[in-house]
Amino acid sequence: MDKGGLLTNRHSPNNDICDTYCTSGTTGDLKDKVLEVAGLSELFRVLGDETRTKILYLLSHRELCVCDLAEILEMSLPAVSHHLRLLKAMRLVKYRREGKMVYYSLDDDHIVNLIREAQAHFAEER
Amino acid sequence: MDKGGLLTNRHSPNNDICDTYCTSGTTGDLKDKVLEVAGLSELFRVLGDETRTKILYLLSHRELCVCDLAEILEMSLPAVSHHLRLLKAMRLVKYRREGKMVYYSLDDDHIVNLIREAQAHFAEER
DNA sequence: TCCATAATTAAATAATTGTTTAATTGAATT
DNA sequence: AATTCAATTAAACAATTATTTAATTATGGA
Repeated sequence: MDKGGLLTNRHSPNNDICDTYCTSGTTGDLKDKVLEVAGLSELFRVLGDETRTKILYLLSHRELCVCDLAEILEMSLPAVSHHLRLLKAMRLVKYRREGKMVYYSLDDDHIVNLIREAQAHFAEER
Repeated sequence: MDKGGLLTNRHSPNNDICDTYCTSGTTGDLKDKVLEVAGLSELFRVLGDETRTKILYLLSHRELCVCDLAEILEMSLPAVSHHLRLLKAMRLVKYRREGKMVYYSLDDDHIVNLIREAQAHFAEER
């Protein structure tokens, strides 16, 4: 029943899912809602890597050079540099050259709010 | 100079990085700071996937069955189910069976705060 | 000018992760 | 009991991403 009618859902992979019971017709407005979070996960993905969250948190305390970060994080210099490059591309950190060394600091201060919010969330759990 | 002394840094891959100039000695306390954000990125990684952020945001409006989500997100049912499983494991969503269908809703309401905070951050940019 | 060091970049490898297809489970309807 | 449909699970595949090693750039000091 209801093939091609108002209640029929259209999926790319399978357009016969949930024909009969689903609350179709009311999902239309939710498709628009989804657009409100489009692009957000790009930001979360940056923080989804432990090393990068650590770097941002460390830089929220003071500016540090690449080798400082490498030492604190116990990682190789190129690995750290790679992450910094990504953070730089996302305008989250800025850098300053002083002699042989390059000092990094936060370019976007309110990224720390996000980290603190997550900490609060984490604290409430269990 | 300073081989093996107080200012010597120790890296797993290379312990001769930045021996001379780096602000060593003051990095010790920062190693402890790093522990404060340990585990946080697990949470961010969940939100680092666009589909999962969308699911959580959708569920913040009302409970939805798997096929609703599949339709709204225009994805296959197993794909959605796979993400829900992860969200379930992280205690971010809960489910309720009603007949053939399984309805999902937020188990952890303040995850939405994190999303809203990110939205605010996003809005301020540029 | 030559050497040493901090940092970046490139290429290759290793590891993780998301999606698809197919098979299975669970519940309701006939 | 058999069939149908929503959902889950498993296995295979595809794609992305992090780390390593090696080479290169840039700056300062001998």
